[in-house]
Amino acid sequence: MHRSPSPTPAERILATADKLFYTQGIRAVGVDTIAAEAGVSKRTLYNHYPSKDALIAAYLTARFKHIAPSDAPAAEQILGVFDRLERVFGSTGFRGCPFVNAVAELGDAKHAASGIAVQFKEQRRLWFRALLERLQVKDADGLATQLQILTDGAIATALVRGDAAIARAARSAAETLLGAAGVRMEK
Amino acid sequence: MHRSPSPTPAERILATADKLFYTQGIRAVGVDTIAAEAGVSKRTLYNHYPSKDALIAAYLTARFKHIAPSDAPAAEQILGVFDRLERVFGSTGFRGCPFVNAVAELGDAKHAASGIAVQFKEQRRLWFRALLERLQVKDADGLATQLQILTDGAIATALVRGDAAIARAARSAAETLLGAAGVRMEK
DNA sequence: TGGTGGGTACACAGACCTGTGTACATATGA
DNA sequence: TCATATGTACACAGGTCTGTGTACCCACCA
Repeated sequence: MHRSPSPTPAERILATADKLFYTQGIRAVGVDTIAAEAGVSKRTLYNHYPSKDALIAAYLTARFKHIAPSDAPAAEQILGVFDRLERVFGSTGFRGCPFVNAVAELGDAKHAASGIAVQFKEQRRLWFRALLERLQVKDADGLATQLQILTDGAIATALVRGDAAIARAARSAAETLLGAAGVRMEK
Repeated sequence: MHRSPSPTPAERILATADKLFYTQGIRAVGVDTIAAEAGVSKRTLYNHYPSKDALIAAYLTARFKHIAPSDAPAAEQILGVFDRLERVFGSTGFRGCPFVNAVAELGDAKHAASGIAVQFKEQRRLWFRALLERLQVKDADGLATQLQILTDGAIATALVRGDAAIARAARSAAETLLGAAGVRMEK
């Protein structure tokens, strides 16, 4: 079973890295800070993660959550993304998309972070596409890309403006795109 | 008159900071590097910009270009944004939106960069809105926000995927939104 | 001729960075 | 009982960071 009461050192390190990397930026946080905050010696940190880059990669990989399949109506699932986004935007500590931020901050295209970010975005796009195919829209692939653009745009805009209502505007745009593609929404 | 052949030290510093901050990230570039690359002593840099934060603010302010008004048809101007984006995405050295990147990287909401970024995004949104009002769409304000979301989403997605064609998908989504708002595009 | 403003060169303080080396403690299992 | 694994504590190397202090240089102008 999972032992939630006493996380292992590796788990505490990763959880702390996640919190600090995400809220303060990857370059802004040193490994000393992570080790101290995780209640772990720096030596232990380096025993689990051989370099800061490896820890960064682990941080992004751990954020790479797989999406639980659902039996809810496809259109509802798609629009539900934006409702969830609105809650995330309103929560304290929202700092944009960790993958986009990592790519922007690290710059280097051959850093492992870039590959992980691409995979993550593609996974979301394919999730959209599968639902759209179930709805039998004509250009499921293209529309999936457009929905993906809407979500990333909402995230970036909400980050800069600090306004959770952006998610509703994005949701409304998604409804328009779905409607134009022939999807009928049950009210 | 403008003297383009011999830029002043302040201009060279700003141009170098722009290049390095944008392509490598703000935190990734030190003032020593900027001074050296600009062919200027560090003392001179600090005489013109009292701190790195001031130089960051100047960098973003200089990126804050005002949009030249145009007499072209409004719908054409709006969609033209995405055509220009496609060229930008394809150009070497494209690294996303400098304002979004700065906010993501700096984290601190009370940094001057945050305010500048908000102003910039709002300026673009108002530019969209003015054109939409000229087209007499019903909810110009809401649609302007949606177009803004589309552009930022295209930028973020193009950054991660490195694919300039994203701009076409965003343009197509913009066309759908405009069409649904009653705007007729001349073909 | 002499002063002044703007530039250079260069050392330096003090902090922080990643990553390693070393010695010691503790628990677990053979 | 003893070996091994895993952790801690702590110093340290070597580099980079922002920002300052100091001395000099030189063009321009009164």
